[in-house]
Amino acid sequence: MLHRLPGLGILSLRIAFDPLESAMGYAARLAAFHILRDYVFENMAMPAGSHVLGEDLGERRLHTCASLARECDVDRRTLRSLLEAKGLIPADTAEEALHVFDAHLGREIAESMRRLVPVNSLPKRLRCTRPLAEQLMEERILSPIVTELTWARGRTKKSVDEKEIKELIHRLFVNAKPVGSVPDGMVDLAKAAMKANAPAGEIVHLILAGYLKNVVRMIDGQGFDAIYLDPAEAKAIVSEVMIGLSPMEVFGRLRIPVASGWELVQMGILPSHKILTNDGKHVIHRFPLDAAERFLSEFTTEVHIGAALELGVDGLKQEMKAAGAKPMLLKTEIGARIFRRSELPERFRL
DNA sequence: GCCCCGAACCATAGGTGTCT
DNA sequence: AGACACCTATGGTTCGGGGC
Repeated sequence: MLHRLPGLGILSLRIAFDPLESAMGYAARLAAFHILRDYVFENMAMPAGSHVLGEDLGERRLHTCASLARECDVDRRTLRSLLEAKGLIPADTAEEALHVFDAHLGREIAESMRRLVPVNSLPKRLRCTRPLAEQLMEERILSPIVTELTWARGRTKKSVDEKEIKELIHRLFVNAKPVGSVPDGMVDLAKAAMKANAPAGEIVHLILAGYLKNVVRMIDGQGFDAIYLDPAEAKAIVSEVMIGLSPMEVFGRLRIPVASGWELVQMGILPSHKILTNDGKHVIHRFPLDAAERFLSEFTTEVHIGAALELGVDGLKQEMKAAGAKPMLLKTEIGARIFRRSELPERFRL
């Protein structure tokens, strides 16, 4: 259990092994050193260039939370909650120094932490309205670096990597013709959304997917502010392409969190109709009008049962536990407890 | 004139920045 | 590493513009 003793220095290793060393033959000693050295390099967070038992460690292989925070100059508490969320260190451990993890993986996370844009500064960064920024997140056109499913502390989990934002603006601009002045009849995103009677996020989906041809961007404009489009075309294409329900509408009817909804979609339990672009780079998820009803005929959630029985979450949990009702999917897995109706006692099939 | 949705505003809990 | 102040995320509410 050497790795559980972070204070154990090379000196104490010498004291421990010198008597052993002199009692062994040369070959045996060499073999023992190799084993021990490998063990140290593999299990202890030694900095690059560490000299252990006659050999230098080239690049650092392992980090602890504290050493990584120091190396990358990021806040150790925030880094720790991110590492927990990403599963590199166990959550809720008092002794973080005892846990080591792959230095390369850790560094990637710490570097992304330096690029984070919190969601409430998204509107400014993207030059768009707050509702649109929210929709971009909900529709997963932009994604939080860690979803709420991991129950990580902190709000960094909801932040977006600057890399993704740059990519989004790039993809947006690729689909818009650069102009010096707004052509007659073209309007900004909010206006177009209003006229099309659709959320602005859906219009953005259509632009990114290349369905809208009459889209321009002001050459001196930035972000979504620069985008103008033909509202008539937008309205026509919305009603043609955006058939069925949006992810948000379905998740809302199922009364589950957004992240849980996407998890169900990815697992194929909540089937979506995928609208793919020619290059396959952009995907729009839509759902049949009866998607929620169909799902609820086979499955149900705690919220639905609780509401029908007029029980609070705590009370319901106790009753269900007593009745031996087991969820098919756990809260820790997808962020909501999902039950299969057929596996529930009759009185809970609500 | 009514209704809907986008946008702005506000309050608050708790995570994060920063200092020592 | 601990403490304090600040700032962010979030949900609710209200207001205004446009479509039906």
